[in-house]
Amino acid sequence: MRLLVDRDVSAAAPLTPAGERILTAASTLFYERGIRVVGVDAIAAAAEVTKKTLYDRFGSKDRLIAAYLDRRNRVWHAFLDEQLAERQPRTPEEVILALFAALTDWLAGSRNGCGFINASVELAAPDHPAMPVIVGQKQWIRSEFEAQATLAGLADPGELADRLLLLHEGALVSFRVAAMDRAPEVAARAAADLLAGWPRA
Amino acid sequence: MRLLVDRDVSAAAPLTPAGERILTAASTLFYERGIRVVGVDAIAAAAEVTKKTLYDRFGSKDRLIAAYLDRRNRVWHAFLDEQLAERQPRTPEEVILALFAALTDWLAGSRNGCGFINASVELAAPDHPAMPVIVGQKQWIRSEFEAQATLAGLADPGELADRLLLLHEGALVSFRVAAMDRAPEVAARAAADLLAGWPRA
DNA sequence: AAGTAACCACACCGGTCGGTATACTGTCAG
DNA sequence: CTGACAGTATACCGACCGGTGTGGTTACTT
Repeated sequence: MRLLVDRDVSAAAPLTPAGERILTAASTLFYERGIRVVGVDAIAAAAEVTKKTLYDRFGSKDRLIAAYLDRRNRVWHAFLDEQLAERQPRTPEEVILALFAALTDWLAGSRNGCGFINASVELAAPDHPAMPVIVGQKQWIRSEFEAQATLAGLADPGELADRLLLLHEGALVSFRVAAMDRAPEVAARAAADLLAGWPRA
Repeated sequence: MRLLVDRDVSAAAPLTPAGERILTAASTLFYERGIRVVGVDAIAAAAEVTKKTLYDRFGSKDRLIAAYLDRRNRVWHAFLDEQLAERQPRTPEEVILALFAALTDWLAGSRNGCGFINASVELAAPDHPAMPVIVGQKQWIRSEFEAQATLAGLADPGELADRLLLLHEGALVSFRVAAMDRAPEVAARAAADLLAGWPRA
């Protein structure tokens, strides 16, 4: 069993060595400390690069933010592929549960929750160039839930996908905001019970 | 039936007229546009007040932020009291469902989701003076869920409260980040099914 | 009458923000 | 040989940030 919904497979634009260092430094700083509090000077310094180079490569801070989220999205998808390969789910239901199980590992070692949710709050403006990446990430996992539910022959896959999304996002945000360390595990148990009790079409 | 868990009943410090205007303006601006993007000058201007007066009343922007969240918490509690009085729940289960029903009305007309979650992301620093208010708000509703579940004689009230919290927070964040307009209604349905299927102690 | 709290107007502070300009160096392909 | 490109270093820009200081005006209290 594998994931069903295509994600954007357009290859990430290749980066120059300095560009790579900038994006790596920006990714760490943005996620660890927040997008608005981290200035471009701090990023350039961390990447051992001139501000000029940063602007030559990325054009603006906003576009660097978009690149950060795009990369984070790719890394997350690669992480999911890896997790799926390890857990070898044999039914669509098991795929869904594997996605929840992956949450625990994904959040392990970080206290800052979901970089996309955080970015959505920090950027706020709906027309920000990074916003499509954020909404796209959330809608991808929802539609993956829905596709797996459909394949499994479960009733009302849309409603089920909505509820699974609530558990998924609730775990991410409770982990961070409510200091609920076990949120991913709770979500996994809740998802398992939800699937077990859900009617077939 | 009524709420069980005491919230902080210490009366809000009375404000001078100018202080009142400042806090009102700050509340709107902070929630609508974000905490970090709104400067003290903008708040003073909106309240038709001198920056000097703002600092005489609140001391610093951080303490004004804390006052904003404290007030928002009180307003939310008053809103819940109102909703409970209207819906007249007759069992602990109905109280829980009324809290979810209240979510829909609470979010109606705003696109920015939960002010506490947003603040937690924007402030980030765990030692910020406003952080206790944020975490307190989340833990209050969790313990209210748990208390009602206990009163209802349901098994493992802690686990149930955790799962209800995930749905609650998931609705708040999906409403905002994933542009899921119906998130509160979905959460209410999911909570109803969860309670209906939960074993008794 | 004196004091005090609550305001106003306004000017000012050092620091940081995102972003630009100028000028120079190394490397590599046509 | 000669561009073009990737990079360095440094200086600069206006705008805005949170926060302070000075001085003066009401209005209510003691």
